[in-house]
Amino acid sequence: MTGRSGGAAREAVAAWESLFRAQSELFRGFSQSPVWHGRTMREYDVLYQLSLAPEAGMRQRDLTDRLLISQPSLSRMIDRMVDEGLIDRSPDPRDGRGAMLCLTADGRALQRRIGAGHASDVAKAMRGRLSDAELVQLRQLTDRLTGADGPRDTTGGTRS
Amino acid sequence: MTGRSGGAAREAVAAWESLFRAQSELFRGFSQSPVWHGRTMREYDVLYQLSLAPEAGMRQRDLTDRLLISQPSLSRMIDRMVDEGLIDRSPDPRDGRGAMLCLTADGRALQRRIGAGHASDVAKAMRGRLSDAELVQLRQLTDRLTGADGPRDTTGGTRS
DNA sequence: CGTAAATAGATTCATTCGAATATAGTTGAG
DNA sequence: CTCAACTATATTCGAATGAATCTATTTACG
Repeated sequence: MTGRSGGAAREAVAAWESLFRAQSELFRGFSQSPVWHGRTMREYDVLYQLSLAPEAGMRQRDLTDRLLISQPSLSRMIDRMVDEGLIDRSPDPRDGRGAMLCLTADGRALQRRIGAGHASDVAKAMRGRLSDAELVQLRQLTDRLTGADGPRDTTGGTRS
Repeated sequence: MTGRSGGAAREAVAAWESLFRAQSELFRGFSQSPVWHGRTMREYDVLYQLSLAPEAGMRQRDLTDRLLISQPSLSRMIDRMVDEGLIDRSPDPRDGRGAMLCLTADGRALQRRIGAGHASDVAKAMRGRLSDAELVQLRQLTDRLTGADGPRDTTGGTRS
């Protein structure tokens, strides 16, 4: 039934399925790499996003928006990472409900170490299968799928 | 040696991040559609793969290979779907350990209904952002990333 | 035949997840 | 100032997850 309405719609579904599969399989491969030092990719995402935050840190709410995981899930994940000494959580002086998060020295070091290893894995996997020109092409296409290339907001200030 | 050394490696990482984000955001959007009738996308994947199986059905082992979820997880998911009357599980006459799976009439009807709605969502999202030619281009690129067109494995860490 | 290795699937277990809800702090109307 | 609506985070709770293991069966080989 997926293709009944027209060839063009079928091509759209085929593209989605291929994209889905590619992401899933690469993700699985990367996850099995030894670079993670016992952390999950989701935890690394937290470290990575915090590494991009300004000096003062980032509010948990903003982090949730960037992260694709649920708010309760992030809350508990932060708990664990604070216990492990990777993240520093302090009350937001401007809003008594809020929490400001920033990386500890350990957290920052871990992010850098994982980031370097992961980047190496990614480069090996992607460049083994696509040329540099094709990588650019791919990025342009997938950027358009998320509106990441829209007229505004190309600088990485992804508010989403 | 990673991340900073060359622009080409950075482009590979940028492409991966863009791909990751595109898949995640589209996935989240599709998940919130009303088309799922209370089922998860993972369950739909099971229905979909079984809809492609030959008349006699499919072995659970083969399904696991196609599905990107763990074997125990699939085993339990099948349990639930058998209880719900969507899947028929019978012993494999050729292998006493094995189970043959096939859709019930209800399961097949559900797959068709969900598939049609989902395809419509996918087509709307994808075709709203990329032209038909670009969709073909995207599919070709992502197919290559999974080796869907030719085996190649330079990563050393990824089996299968 | 008979036993060891391999394989398909089920089960155990600790962990994590998201939805719903609770708690605490803020904001705005009067 | 007070109350109601709103917001940021935490907690509760039931369900689903993967790694490791177990059971049953098949296969390989003497």
